[in-house]
Amino acid sequence: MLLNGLGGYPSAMKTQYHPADIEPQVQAWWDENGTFEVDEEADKTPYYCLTMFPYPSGWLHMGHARVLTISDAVARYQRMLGKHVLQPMGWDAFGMPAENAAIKHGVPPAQWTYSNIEHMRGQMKLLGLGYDWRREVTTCRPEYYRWEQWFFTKLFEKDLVYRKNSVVNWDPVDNTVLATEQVIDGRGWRSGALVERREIPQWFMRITAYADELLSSLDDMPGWPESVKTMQRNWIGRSEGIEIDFDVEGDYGDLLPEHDGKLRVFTTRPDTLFGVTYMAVAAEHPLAEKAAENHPELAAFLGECKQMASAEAAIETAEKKGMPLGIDVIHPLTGEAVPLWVANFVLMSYGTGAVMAVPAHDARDHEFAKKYRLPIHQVIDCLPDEEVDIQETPYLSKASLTINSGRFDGLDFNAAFDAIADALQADGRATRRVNYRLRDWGVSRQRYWGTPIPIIYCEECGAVPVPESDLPVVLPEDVVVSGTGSPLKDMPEWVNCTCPACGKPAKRETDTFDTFFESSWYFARYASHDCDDAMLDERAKYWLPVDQYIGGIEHAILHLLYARFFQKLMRDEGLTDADEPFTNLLTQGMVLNEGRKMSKSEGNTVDPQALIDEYGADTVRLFMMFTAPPEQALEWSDEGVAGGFRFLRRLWRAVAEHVERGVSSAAPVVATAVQKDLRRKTHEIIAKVSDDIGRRYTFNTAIAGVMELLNAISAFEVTSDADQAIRQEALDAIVLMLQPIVPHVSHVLWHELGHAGAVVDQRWPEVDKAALVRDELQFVVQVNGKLRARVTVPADADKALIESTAMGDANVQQFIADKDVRRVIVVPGKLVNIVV
RNA sequence: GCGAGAGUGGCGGAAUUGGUAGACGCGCUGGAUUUAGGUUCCAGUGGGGCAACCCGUGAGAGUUCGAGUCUCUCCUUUCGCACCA
Repeated sequence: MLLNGLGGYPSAMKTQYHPADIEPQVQAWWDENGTFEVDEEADKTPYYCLTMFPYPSGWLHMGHARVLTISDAVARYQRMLGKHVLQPMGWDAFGMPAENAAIKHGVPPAQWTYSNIEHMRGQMKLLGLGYDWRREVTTCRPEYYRWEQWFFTKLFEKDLVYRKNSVVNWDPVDNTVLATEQVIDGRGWRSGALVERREIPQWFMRITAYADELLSSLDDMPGWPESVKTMQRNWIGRSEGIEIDFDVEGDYGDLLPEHDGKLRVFTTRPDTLFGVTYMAVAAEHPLAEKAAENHPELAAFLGECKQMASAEAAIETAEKKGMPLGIDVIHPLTGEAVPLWVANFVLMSYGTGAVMAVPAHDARDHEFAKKYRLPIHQVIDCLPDEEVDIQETPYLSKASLTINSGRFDGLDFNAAFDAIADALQADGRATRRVNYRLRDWGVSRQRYWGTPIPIIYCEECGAVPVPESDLPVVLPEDVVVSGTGSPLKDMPEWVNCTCPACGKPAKRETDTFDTFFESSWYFARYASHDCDDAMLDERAKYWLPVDQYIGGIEHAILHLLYARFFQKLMRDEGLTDADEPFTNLLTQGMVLNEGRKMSKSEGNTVDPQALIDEYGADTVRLFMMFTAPPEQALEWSDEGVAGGFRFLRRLWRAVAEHVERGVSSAAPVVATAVQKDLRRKTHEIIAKVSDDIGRRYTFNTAIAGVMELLNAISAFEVTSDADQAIRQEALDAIVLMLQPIVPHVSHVLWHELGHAGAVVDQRWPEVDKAALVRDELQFVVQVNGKLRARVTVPADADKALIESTAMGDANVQQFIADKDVRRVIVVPGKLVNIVV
């Protein structure tokens, strides 16, 4: 008789643990039985467990192995709780490495990518990961990207995408646009040529239209780590303030037609308006450029500022610098003239590119004012117990009241904000406004290996979206990539087409999407992976949102924000019901070696494949889950891996020894104290492990608990059938609890322990509360908080008995005999503290 | 600079609600078994002390019967953002 496909294991259990003999057979068994294939079943509770899909770089590295194992353990645990678990896998298959490999090895990006996927899929199977491979999604396949092309045209109709000029890094030798990471010290990574900044038209997604919802939903996402939510909040960067228009003296106002000739600034501190002593604009501001026309020194300074803006690293150390423009503006409430400066710390890209400066109450303005000897006027009072020399230190607190502000004196922050805003608003000089740090998302990439942007340019009709019936716009796969510009531009048969609107000759967009575009909705497509007449279907409503999403912290901002954005876009298109894509988020830590990040460039990588070959997948999985909690960095240790292997071997032997006596199907009945102790331990550990995995996600402590239980089993001597039944229960529990972590060895041991079904289909063990009951309790006895004794009392002892037993202890007596007992504190079930 | 974390044995890490600091594992020491060991088993393993005990969670203060845990000040360190008006 074969044990569920495990041929060769019918009777005598091998006494040695040989993972290489069992792992391929167990994996084959899962495959043959379709163990991890799930369809939508209305009467079951769905649970969607998802790992951030990998880029198919060629080989699985330790970071992959770790995150995949964590997810697999979560999925298998939920399955044992009776959930209907979906765990899919796919490939984030577009991107630059494929183009780089193409240039280097002369192989088309598509071919390189597909063979990498083959290899990595094989490696994942060796790790024993339970995926529904029928749902595999590969983003570089037309069946996938046609739907994001379709979606883009829908967003185009809704004006949620638009085209505008934007700066790129241009390599003048290779005649190509460079990504930020391809610019090294201001030079192209391949040509070494000085990189130029060029403005070209690019496509943008209006993510700012969803800024408020993306921000406010964060308050309703308890399943996300606070740290990630904070990062997203800061990234969105909402600030409330007002825009104020300042009159400009002379005819400079003509340069500012969009604001009726006024200089518009944004401020979050209108309460400090009376403290304005100068104004500042960015180097790119029209007023600065005008002032520089007949002023070579100023023009040179503007040039310097613009250069600084491109060299981002220099910003942090940059000294605050500026020059007066020789222009005055008029304070809207006092009517006084205020000098206008250009300053290198003012950004054209935020607010209006101009600021009002209040040196008394802003650190940056203060530093600048001191340097250029500009006046500093205090308009917010200090609190009574504070003394500040305003000429030396800015006073930043909002806790106090206004002074030196005419009729607005004596108001607190909120009152002053409102009064001044209202006063200006009344005569049309100000508007309340919310500003965001978040910018619209530029999705155009001047690359070949990506999803073609489905737009056709017609001289008559302009940019026209490709009609649904003509989708997908297929990316030609059999191409040679030279590294000098996109090969699509050299393919007239691909570029030339007719305008869908007027039928005249037209040209296709040759830019492709940012690869974040594909990764922003793949989680939904797994549900409707084979749907060929829509982006998503009803099945997406069954599975979404993802119950547990797991991935690297490096995606805390961009990927996770874009995916949230897409979820809302898809919802508003009627494709799904969920407001948010990921209910719970777990961010796993890095894998370190000798305290440094494991990476090819560091030359300190450990190949998971080699470890699987040496120890088996279970040992690799066990080590990664045992050595650190998932959110923390994991320090690699060869000895630690060997230790994991030793534990599995010990477990194997313990089961072999048990089976030799004959498996037991009798109910565990305890008679002696020793029996009671093991049985209690078994159920205490079940309770602990359930909590560790189910609530805390601390697999490391869960495994420690299981090890403790195995230690207890080893110390337990079996001399009767009753003993054997109690040991059977303990071993059964261990094998069940280890199934999510070491599924192969658990599969085999479960059968060896005499059970018919597969362990992967079993229910998580339940705690028998009766087994937890103790007849006696041990109390720690402290005198003045110091440990002096341990005493044992009957479990039903009352407070008086506990106290008297504690006081009666000989060692305790030594410390209290000649002293007054002032107080006795009894913590039920735990300790007694005697205060003398 | 701002924001969020983290500092515990030789090492990775436990201590979940303020209640026995160091679970579990690695390493190390001694012993047993073995022709041999990347084997297995037993005992030990924070520091000091023969011992009773004393000291110990980055530093210093505080709250408390009791602090790794809470509060304040400081130091170190990791990550994110970076002149955001």
